[in-house]
Amino acid sequence: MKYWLMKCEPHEYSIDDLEKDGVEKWTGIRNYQVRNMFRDEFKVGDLALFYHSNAGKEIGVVGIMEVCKEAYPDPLQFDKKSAHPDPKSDLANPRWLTVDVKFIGKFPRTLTLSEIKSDSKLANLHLVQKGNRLSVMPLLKTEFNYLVKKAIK
DNA sequence: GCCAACGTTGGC
DNA sequence: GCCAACGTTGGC
Repeated sequence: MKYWLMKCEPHEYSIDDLEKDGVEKWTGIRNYQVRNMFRDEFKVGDLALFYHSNAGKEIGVVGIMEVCKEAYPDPLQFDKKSAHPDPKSDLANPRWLTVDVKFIGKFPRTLTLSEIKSDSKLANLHLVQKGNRLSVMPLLKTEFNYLVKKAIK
């Protein structure tokens, strides 16, 4: 079982939206590294932290979700009216994948990026390493547990 | 809105 | 395969 951190801009889709929806697909990934993680590493039962990016003062980790369906083609790549169409993707051989995630819980507060940055125990997180722009990244089990503990404290 | 740091594209 | 130009991410 693996652990992940997944970023989304809350004005596009937030933890509250996921709480309402229960289950939703994580669409719009147009980065090959993330696509490959979806394809090769994401398994049903994996846990992921929901991270709000580009959110002013509320940038940070906001809740927990669970992977509940493994990788399948992202329908938005074939939808010209969507925010993420890819005219070069082929129906017979889709370029981009999505996974389904299920709402597990929302933290009572946002564990902010600045808190994470100022915690020396978290200096190894991909999240705070220079130049990392991946919107989905793996976490160690210890990192996942530490972040959750810190968020609910 | 700015811009640093990446990733992608495409001509050669 | 190189690399310039362009696009994207995401914190500030």
